[in-house]
Amino acid sequence: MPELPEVETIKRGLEQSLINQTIVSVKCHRDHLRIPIPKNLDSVLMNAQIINFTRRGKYILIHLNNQQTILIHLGMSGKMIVRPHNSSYILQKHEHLTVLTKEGQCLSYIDPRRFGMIDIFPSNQTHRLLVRMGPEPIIPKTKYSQFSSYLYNQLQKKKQSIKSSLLDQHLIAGLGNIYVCEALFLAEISPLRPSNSITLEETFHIVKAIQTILTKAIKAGGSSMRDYVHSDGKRGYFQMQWNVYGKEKENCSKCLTKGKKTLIKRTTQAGRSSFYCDTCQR
DNA sequence: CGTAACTCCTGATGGC
DNA sequence: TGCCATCAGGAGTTAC
Repeated sequence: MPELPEVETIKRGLEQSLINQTIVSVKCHRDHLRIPIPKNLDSVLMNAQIINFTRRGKYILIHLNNQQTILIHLGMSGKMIVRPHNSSYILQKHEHLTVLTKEGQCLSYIDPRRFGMIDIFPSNQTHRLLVRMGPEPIIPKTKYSQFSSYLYNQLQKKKQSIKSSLLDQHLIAGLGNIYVCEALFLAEISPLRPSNSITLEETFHIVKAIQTILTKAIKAGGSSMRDYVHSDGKRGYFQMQWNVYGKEKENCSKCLTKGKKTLIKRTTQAGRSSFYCDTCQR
C-alpha cells in the first residue's frame, strides 16, 4: 500500500534509471486494472522519449517527448521494477505492463490486487483525477502557518472524524492509513475527534507531525533503495519503525517513557483500522 | 452540498 | 492438510 513516501521513493528510482531513455517495446498483458488501460498505450509509448517523472499525491506522472503524459497509480499492491533487460526475462506473476528501452532497461508494472491504474493525458492539461486534489503536504517551514490556516478552515466545515478527513485526498494529497495513524499519534490527537473540533493550534501540531513522519519515511525509503535499479516501495516501509500502526495491544512507547503502561487500541473508522493510544491522544 | 456505503481484487491469516 | 471465511485497504462512484 504505497503512500506518498513510497511513491516518492519509486519515482526517484525511476528517474535515476530511465530519464532520457527511448521506449522501443511495450507489452500490455491485461486490458484493465481499476479502469481500462487505454487501448492506444502501446502506440503512445512506442518510440517516445521519457523527459522526466513527477509525483502528485500518490500518482506518478511520466512525461514523454510526444506531448503525452502517463498517469500511474499503484493502488494497494502495485510496484514498479526496473532492471537491465536480458533475453531470459520471465514474466512476473501479476505483471501487467512491460516496457523496454533502447538503452537496455526493462520496466515492469506489477499489481496483484489490480487497484492501481494506468492512463494517458495530454501534457498541457491536468488529468481529471488530479484537478480536485488537495495540496502537497511537504512544504517549507515558512509555510506551516499558511498551510495550517488552510487545513483548519477546511476541517471546520467537516463533521467526520479527523482520521477520515486526513485520508481525503481532496483535502491533503498523499496520506494513507498508516501515515495518518502515525501523524495523529505524533500530534497527540485522537483519530476519533470530529474534524470541526480541532483547534488551529492542534491543526498546526498535525501539520508539523505530517512533515516529520513523511520526511523521515522518504529518508528511510531512499536509504533502503539498494540501488536505483529496484523501485520497490515496500522496502521503504520495512525500514520504518511504527509507533502505533499494527501495534494493537502493545505498549505505547510514549507512555513507557513516562513510566506508564498503556496498550495501543484498534478501532474501525470508515471501514479502515485506526490504531491509537487513548492516553497520549486526546 | 457532505457523508457513508459500495466496488474492484488477491494474498495472508485464522478457525475448524 | 485442506477448505472456507475474514480481513487488508485506495479512492472513484453511487446513493442518500
